[in-house]
Amino acid sequence: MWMDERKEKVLQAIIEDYVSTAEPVGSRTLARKYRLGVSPATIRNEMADLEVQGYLEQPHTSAGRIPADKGYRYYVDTLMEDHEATPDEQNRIAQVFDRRLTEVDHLLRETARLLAETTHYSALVVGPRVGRTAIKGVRLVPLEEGRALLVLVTEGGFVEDQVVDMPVEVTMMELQRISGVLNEVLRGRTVISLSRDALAALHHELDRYRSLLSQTLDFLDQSEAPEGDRVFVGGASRMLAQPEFRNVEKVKRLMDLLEEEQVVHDILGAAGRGEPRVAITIGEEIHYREMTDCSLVTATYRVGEETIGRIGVLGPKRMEYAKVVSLVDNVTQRLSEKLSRGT
Amino acid sequence: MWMDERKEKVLQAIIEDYVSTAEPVGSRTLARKYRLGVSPATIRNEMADLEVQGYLEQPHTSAGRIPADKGYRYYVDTLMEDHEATPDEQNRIAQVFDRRLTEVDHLLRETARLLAETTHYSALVVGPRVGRTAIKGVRLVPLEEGRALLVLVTEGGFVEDQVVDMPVEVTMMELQRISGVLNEVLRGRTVISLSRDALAALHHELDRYRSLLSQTLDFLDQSEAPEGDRVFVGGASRMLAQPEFRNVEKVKRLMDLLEEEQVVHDILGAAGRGEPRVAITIGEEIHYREMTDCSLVTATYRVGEETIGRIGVLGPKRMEYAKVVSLVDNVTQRLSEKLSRGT
DNA sequence: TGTTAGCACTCAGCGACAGAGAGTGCTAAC
DNA sequence: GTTAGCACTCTCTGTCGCTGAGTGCTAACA
Repeated sequence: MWMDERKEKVLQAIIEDYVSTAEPVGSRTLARKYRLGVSPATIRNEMADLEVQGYLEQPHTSAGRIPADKGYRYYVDTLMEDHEATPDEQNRIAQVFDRRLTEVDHLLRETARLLAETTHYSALVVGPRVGRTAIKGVRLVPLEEGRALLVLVTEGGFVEDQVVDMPVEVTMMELQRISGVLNEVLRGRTVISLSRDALAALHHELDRYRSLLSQTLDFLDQSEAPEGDRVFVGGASRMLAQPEFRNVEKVKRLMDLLEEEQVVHDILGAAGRGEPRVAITIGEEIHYREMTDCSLVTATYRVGEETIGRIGVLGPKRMEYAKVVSLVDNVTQRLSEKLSRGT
Repeated sequence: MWMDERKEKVLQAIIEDYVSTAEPVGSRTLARKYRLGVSPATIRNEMADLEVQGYLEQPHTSAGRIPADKGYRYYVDTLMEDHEATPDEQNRIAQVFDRRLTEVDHLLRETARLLAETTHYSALVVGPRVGRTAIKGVRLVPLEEGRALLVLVTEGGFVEDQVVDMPVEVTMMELQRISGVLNEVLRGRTVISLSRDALAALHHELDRYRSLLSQTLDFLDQSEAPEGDRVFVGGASRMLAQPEFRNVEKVKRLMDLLEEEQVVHDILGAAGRGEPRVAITIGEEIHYREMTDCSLVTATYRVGEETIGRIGVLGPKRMEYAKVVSLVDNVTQRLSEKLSRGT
């Protein structure tokens, strides 16, 4: 739906004022603080129109207006201006990504912390599916009777591993052979890209070690088990600083949700599917009742060509969208880069 | 300090009532709810005495009494009765520890979650120092030019690893030799138990690979870097359910602290040093101003003989001590057992 | 026809105030 | 040493009225 220029200006002013004050904004304040060039009375008329059209709402008759979901939506889609990360923020980000980290988990935890710190909201990160990252090499390290460590080196030089069982009688030679076969089949590809033929070949070749193979593939795939995805939440307590969560019961319900990995996973997964870069999900668009006062800014990070994980910032609907979008975008780029280039 | 029997009964009743209601308790209520066999007036006299002696305090003149830190201390040291975990709780615990887990981190995260769930308070866990666990075996797995994966199998069959740099020109043979030497020196011992001689021998033998060796020892030791210790917090949001934290700003300050690993580490480290089994730290005894309304029940878990990590439950001072103590004790035993016996 | 000044009206928020209720300490009697 | 009785204290709750910010409507103006 279209909107004439003055209405846009009014809407923009209301949103920006409300974002910074968290108080309903009235026509008089608006006229005083923003140079709209018209009188409060005129603004009142515009506001009444905007309310009828669903862009604004009024907490009660004698209060000012606050933006409705539709208003925020129009703002982020049309009115919001681009925003560059400040040198300070850029430094802070560089600091994290220039460090030498070989554990993906550690990197992601730091990413969550970084996003929370720079945005002052909460940050959510879902770890990558191993099955979606290209594999550089596989090693099978014998540990002790009946167990081995399956070590995976992924694209960026990151290491993932898991203990697997194997028949006790497997010899070193056999282990070498198995690991050779796995290497041959997997090197340079992602598990999900494996053709049926390749898998069949693998099964044929390694039929004797069926249990070991299936554990390996489970580890690589993990697609059936979303709980297998590692979830990192940074700065959950930031929510407590927001005036919309002055109510303890309300904020408790939210924090409880954020402690459930499954939920965080869902939220990030549902938000902004297939969006180009950064996606914004506002209020009721997040399908959790506890989050109707929140918005979510999400993005997808990749390794090479493959989509592998998601990161997001959760804040009040009354969020500094432009700033958050720029930070999320920035961090996503850096993270993808680091995961591709390595260490 | 000693206390006559009736005073003890009064103190006990007040604490137990306050624990369950979070309201100051008056003489009349006390006489009605607990069979103390004396009139409110008598109880009032006892309460006045207890207040003078510092066991109780009065929020304001016309309110009942609440326990002071000293009162809680007397209670947990003298009055508290033992408590057994219920079958339900026992089941819940068994469920976690009977699962097959090969990653220490995963196990500890689950432990934190479990403690939080069963106690309904927040749980803190500090991961073990690798340097304090006995080592069953070491492997060095070549990854790619200049990097190797150092794999450690600890006492209980748990696996820890870290990427280390090495000179590019190291051959497979040499790697085997290094790993052989490491194995010989380390197997069956803890790093901190290594004698100067053993270390010197190691340095002598592996002088050519000095950087690799020092990285290895750093990884094993980590004693300089407490941030290296992994910290897990479970159910931080449980605090929000406590009436003493109805105030958002207050609870925010607490939650902010709990997000800092260093702080959690400090708290657990300071509490109950050298106590036999479960230690209780009350109010001001925790040296953080934000936690003066909290108590902490901590214990140390071990692998074999070695003390290696700590776990604790953080709740309001008004905590169900007996229940928490039994749960912490129970979980500590199970955890130690699992870490010693393995997987 | 769009804009603005003026005005009556609405309603949350705040402070003052009074009454209820829970609890205390003191005194005197048992 | 214990208890009943009583005056007193102080928080909590609800009511009331005022204030101020904000609105919508109307009528005048450009």
